[in-house]
Amino acid sequence: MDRIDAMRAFVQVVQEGSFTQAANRLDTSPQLVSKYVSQLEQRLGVRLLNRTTRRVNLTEAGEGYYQSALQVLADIEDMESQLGDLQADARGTLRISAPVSFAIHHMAPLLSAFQQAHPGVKVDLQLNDRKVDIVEEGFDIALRIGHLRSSSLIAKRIAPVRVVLCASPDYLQRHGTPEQPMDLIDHHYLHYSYMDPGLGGSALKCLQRNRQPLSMVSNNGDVLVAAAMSGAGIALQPTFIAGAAIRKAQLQVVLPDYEPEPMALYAVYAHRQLLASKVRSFIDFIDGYFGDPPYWDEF
Amino acid sequence: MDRIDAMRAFVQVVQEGSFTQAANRLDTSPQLVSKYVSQLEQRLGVRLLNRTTRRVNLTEAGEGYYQSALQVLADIEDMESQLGDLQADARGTLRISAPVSFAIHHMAPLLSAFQQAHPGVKVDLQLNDRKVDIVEEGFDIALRIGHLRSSSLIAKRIAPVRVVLCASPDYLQRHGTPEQPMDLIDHHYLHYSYMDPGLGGSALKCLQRNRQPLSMVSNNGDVLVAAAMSGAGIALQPTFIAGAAIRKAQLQVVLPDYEPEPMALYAVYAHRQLLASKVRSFIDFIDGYFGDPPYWDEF
DNA sequence: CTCCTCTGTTGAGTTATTATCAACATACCG
DNA sequence: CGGTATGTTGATAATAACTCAACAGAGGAG
Repeated sequence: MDRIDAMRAFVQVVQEGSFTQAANRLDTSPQLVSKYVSQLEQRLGVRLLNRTTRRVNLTEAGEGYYQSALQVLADIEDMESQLGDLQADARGTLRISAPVSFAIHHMAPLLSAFQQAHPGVKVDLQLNDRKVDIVEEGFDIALRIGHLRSSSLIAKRIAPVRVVLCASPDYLQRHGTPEQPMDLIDHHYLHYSYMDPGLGGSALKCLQRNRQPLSMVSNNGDVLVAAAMSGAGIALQPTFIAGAAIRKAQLQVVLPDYEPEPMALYAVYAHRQLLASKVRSFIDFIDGYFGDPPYWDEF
Repeated sequence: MDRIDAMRAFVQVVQEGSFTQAANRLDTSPQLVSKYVSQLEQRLGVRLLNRTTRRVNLTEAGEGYYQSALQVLADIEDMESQLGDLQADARGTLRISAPVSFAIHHMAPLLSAFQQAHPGVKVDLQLNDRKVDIVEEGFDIALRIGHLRSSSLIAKRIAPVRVVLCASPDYLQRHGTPEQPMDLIDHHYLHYSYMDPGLGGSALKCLQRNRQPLSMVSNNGDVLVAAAMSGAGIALQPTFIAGAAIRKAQLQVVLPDYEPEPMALYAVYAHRQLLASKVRSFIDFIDGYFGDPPYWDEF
């Protein structure tokens, strides 16, 4: 017996003044209503209703219980409908973690459009290049770049992330344009701290054996791309950072034939079922938003 | 699944931060707690908890639900403990219906003693010689005199009610003391309106064939007994009214060998099970209170 | 890094509970 | 004084509950 249903049955009987009518209202049988009330009384150890075959009267205990039960049922109703609304309308705050550079370049228009489509959702965007613990830190979604290792989390592939070697035209003019991976060994390498060491490609291997003492390290791709644009060396960076400069010929792709396997941008979230609709909406929204290939790859 | 138990399980998990500990607290198995929460989520259509094997975190929906659920559970707790107290301490208002004359003569000390024993119980004593509808009019107990016809009500026999013919000594001196029932025909009969016509006894039969035009009728026994004491005639009245006067020799029993079958005083109430303890207490209290034979019969 | 333990979850099988049907008892109504 | 409507009660079939065992992940220790 569900005690809430039993309470509801009792309240309905009081309001209708009859077991049978209460049963009709609740779409069940009078027998059930009778049993529900009986069991409720049994459980509480008090008689709630004095029943004649013709009329139903509240006992003193029943009177008190009725008042409280009304309140409790209304509270439960509120509670559940609140959740329902939250579910239906996509409301609440959506906490997103995203890679710093990617977010800076490409999240603003997306978020703006998303919020226009779902005015009830507030977005809390945290920029972070380390791997956040999505449940521990209370994120609904984390955007991540890389090859995802399996885990209990769900990862939805949002867009490919091409990584290219690039340098400014004047740098290449001064130091020569590499024709073979081996040629990179003597170049200035602008090194990204978090670069996945497992990332394949013979070009990268050569870069890692780089002999130049003047190479630069940063944990921020924008800095490295900016450095490359001002002729500091060759950077291995995703196209979502370097793409614009390449299109404007401020940077030039080096060794395009040796481009590493593309990685991808993933939206990572905790569960596949019973997803809050704010999360579901965002996933649906970002999926395909950047195009395929993404607009930043058009150069 | 009982939704209240499910809510309790969920709340406990939130408070303990662990399914296993919550299960211990609730004296059940972790599997059950897990299922309860799952089914709650299923039912609500929202994920309430993000669970790692090591830690449990509330979702936004879960946060809201937790707050509301706490409130609801507290309300239910209150509600039930209120009933429990009512049950344990015998509190509330006890509505009693009683026969007018009986109550006037014998209820005052009883009620006073009862209230001393159960200070939480207020008594609402309604005097009424008609047969009240106990459930319709909201009485907890009705005291009634007579032979009870069967019904859905419970009737507990409290005391025998002897009915005697009596008259004042001076009346008998003036009109003669009847020796046989037939002698009553020519006497002044003080007639009680509600006297059960089915009441046996040859004496009564003779009274009903009474030929005296001066006989008197009332629906109140006290009036009739008072009339008899002042020599107005012979009254057929219960000993709980006439007993005191008989003991003081202000009245004299007539035809004691033809006394009708004794009736009884019954306490009538609606149910045998799940009786409010104020009712139970009163029944226990009044049972045997008047003695056997009752004190008013000692003359 | 690897093993080990702890935790939450899942699936199968047994046990209890539930819902439904029919029958019954009782109060009101003409 | 039947007839109808109402609440209740038992018996049976269906359903859900609970328990046991096994599994999968996540931390922590060595």
